[in-house]
Amino acid sequence: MQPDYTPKDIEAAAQQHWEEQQAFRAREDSPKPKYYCLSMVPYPSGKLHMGHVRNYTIGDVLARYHRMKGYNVMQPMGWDAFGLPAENAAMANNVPPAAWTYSNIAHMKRQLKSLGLGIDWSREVTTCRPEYYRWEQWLFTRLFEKGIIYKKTATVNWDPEDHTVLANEQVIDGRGWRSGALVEKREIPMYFFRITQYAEELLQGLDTLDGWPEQVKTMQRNWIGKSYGVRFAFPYTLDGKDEKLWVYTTRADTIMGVTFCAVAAEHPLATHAAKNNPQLTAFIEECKRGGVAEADIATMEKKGMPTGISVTHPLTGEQIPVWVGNYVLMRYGEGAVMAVPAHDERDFGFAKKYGLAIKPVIAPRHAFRSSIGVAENEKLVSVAELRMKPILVDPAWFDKNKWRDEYAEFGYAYGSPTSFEGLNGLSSSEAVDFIATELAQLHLGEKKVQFRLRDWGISRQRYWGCPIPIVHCTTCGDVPVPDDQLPVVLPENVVPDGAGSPLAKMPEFYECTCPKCSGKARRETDTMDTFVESSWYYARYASPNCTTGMVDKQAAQQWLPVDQYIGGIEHAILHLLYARFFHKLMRDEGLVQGDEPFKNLLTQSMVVAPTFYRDDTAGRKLWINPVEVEVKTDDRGRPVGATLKADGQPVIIGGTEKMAKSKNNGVDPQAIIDQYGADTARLFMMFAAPPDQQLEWSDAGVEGAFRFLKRLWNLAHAKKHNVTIYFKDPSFNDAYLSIMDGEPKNAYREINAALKQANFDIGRLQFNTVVSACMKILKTLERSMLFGTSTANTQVPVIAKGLSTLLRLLSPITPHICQTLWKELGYGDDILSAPWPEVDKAALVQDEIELVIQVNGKLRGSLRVAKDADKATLEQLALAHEAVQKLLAGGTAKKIIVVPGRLINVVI
RNA sequence: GCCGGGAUGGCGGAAUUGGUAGACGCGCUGGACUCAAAAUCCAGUGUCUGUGAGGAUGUGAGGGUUCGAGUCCCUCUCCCGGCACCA
Repeated sequence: MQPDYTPKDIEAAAQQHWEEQQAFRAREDSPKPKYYCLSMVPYPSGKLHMGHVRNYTIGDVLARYHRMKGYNVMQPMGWDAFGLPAENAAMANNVPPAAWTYSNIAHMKRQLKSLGLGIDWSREVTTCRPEYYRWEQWLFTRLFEKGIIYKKTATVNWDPEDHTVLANEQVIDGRGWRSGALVEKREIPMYFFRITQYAEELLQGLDTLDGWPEQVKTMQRNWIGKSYGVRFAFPYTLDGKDEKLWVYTTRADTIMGVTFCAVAAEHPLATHAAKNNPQLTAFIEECKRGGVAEADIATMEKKGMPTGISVTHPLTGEQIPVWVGNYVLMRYGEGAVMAVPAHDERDFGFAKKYGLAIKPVIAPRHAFRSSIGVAENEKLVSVAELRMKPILVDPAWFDKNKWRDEYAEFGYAYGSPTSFEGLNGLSSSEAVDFIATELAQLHLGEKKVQFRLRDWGISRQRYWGCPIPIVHCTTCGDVPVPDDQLPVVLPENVVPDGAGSPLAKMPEFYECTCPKCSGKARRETDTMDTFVESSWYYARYASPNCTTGMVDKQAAQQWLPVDQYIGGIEHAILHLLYARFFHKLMRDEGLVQGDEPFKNLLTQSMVVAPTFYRDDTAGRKLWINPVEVEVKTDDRGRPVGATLKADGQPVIIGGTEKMAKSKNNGVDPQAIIDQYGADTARLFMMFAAPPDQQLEWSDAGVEGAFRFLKRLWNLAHAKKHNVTIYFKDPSFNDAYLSIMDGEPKNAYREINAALKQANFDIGRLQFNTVVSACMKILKTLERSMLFGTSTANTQVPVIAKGLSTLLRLLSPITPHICQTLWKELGYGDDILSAPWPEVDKAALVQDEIELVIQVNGKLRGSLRVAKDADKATLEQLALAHEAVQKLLAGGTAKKIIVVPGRLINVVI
């Protein structure tokens, strides 16, 4: 055995060993229970980044742990290979997206392999390959025929200079990122997935996902946004015709407080009103400027303009003015809203700005006064009292000059017109029922359940994506491409130019004949949203090379659902919702069983690093990579400044931010692997933070991780002979462990206590404290090297057992060094097939325990007592304690609280 | 703006879920080894106060519940993720 830890050699050897053994091949014929461990598919951006290393290490730790726990593990890997960055890289380097993507994949695959991940590479899937996307096209045609996919128009960001549709991230401050032109909204036809048809099921299904973080389920629930409201109409007459302006509200109880309505700029009513109103026309044009991103629309200044049209309040008959509002979106609900400034903060702001009426009609209970006439009596009335007497509400409760959140809360109705007196005194929810009934009688409205979730538009006017398998025929309409003509292959030798869709400029692609009538037809040139590929890849891994269908049904049944899914929290809503949706689509096609694709979900947070910069002469920030900077500290370790290593001159310390090109604070994992080895990189990643917290990069922390592995190696090297003796001498059996005493017994207890904690923590996916437990075990073993000078043998079983425990516990995190030492010390050939270490419960038993003494909850001392001392004894001992006596000063204790095994609190 | 999170020493974080705050690691300080340095090992290290035993104080800010609060409740501040065409 070598005396020094040389990660390069041992990692290469271990990886070769696994490769030769085909150690990570998932077996279809295993009798063991299956465990499908999946990390979110990476986008092949070029180089592995720290986020990948973190994600895949977490996955690998779980995969290896479950393997040792006796599962038949499948951990696959693939590439989410379509997408925008490839087009951008293509334009920048004049290389086709396909070539760029494939070369990135080759490089990243080598990098992943050097991390020592236990991946079954025989299942590799690449989404831009026709063998993969042909099944996506197949499903598309099936869903198109079933009506799950349909066509309608949608609003997109339009760059009028480049004549191209822009992604939201390509719109910067309302301008196109390349052209700098002001972006406009434009309506174009698109294909949509009818995800709203599954809204209820997607919502209900969340309740079955016990293995998902509550926060993710909450986010999805809110995103789906089921609401119970009332859809109703404001009648009006236009050009002699009777019309209705439909709106939807969840607060029908406030209907008496409606003082205006607001419609979207694209609403027919707005269009009509603008005909003879140039000012309004100009305003509507203004509303069409800017992008479609909801975050921008929601944060922009709310503006409006009257249409001059009024509608009739369906209950009171009042005339209600209609405004055009830039914050009302045509794609939501009806494209029109009722406005109740008194009870909606946004409407309140709008009304204040334009001097519109504010009319409170719902008040909290504290605003109601007894009608007996004791005006100054602030006593609150009861609901029963409210119902009995004429309603009196102190008008001072509402201040028309200043919004308070209270105004939007549920309360009790008041101030209704005489014809609706029955409304007064009703609670908000009763009022909703009352009003819904009234509206229904007038045939002007009804209760309605609505979802916030919208149908999923998947058409993209881009080149590097899966072609939509539709042929447009002037006689037959939109015709899906028949199975035997799939896949519609995307040509791979194209370099896009950023202006419009390249496929639409390629007659060789779009010229075709109609599959139905054989007439001349035009192929669809839009491609699919790349979220589509990543919505079903998890199922493809079960049978990655299946040529007869999207999945092999039997393989899918064997491997699905995914037992553990791991990925970034940023995917909490869109990707995870779309994948859940796709699973139900595939289920309804009879391809997969079960209702949900991912049984357990772990959402990992991002990797951040410090930032450093200098201001250049133009006042811009020049970002400097952390590896080029040296931070100076004072003698307490507080940072006092930083200098550039190259010139020794100061640099400015910025904040700690997500590793990103724009801040030049990325640390290349390859450099870390090259310098310290994969095990060190993995160990640091697992130790620095629990998965769901952001992880701060630290060079010093990496060195600490490396130091730990060196210590582990040194210990194993120094104690190899002890392990050899242990295996040779039959007297070191389990009976020996039970008669140990003194320091060896103590050390053995510590090791088992640490193991117990580690097993608990691995179960709750908190790997940083698993590492900390390993560090404690190592420390104990290092200390045990010093046991007794003459009775050296007493340490033998502790060392042998302890090292065995430590290596197995650590092996999912740092597999290479553990495999090497496992074999070198003679525990076995393959640590992968060793069983997971179990706690020796007998070792944990202690005769005496330490209890903490508190006085009034404050720590005042401690006490060593027999482990089974009874409560009365403990109380006596606590009262007799020196510190307690001092504080009692002769008085008596009011109360004594004994928490078994923890503390005694004397209250005085 | 809306939805979901987070905040604990100089730093990353721990506290088995209401019971000894700061485990483990980094950094820093002192010491050992060395001609010297690196590496390694040993000891110390929240803050304030005290020669010391000790005392006081302390988990973003402010209030509350409790014998006892980092943990539960209310109000607020700042930071992060998502917002439907980045993936």
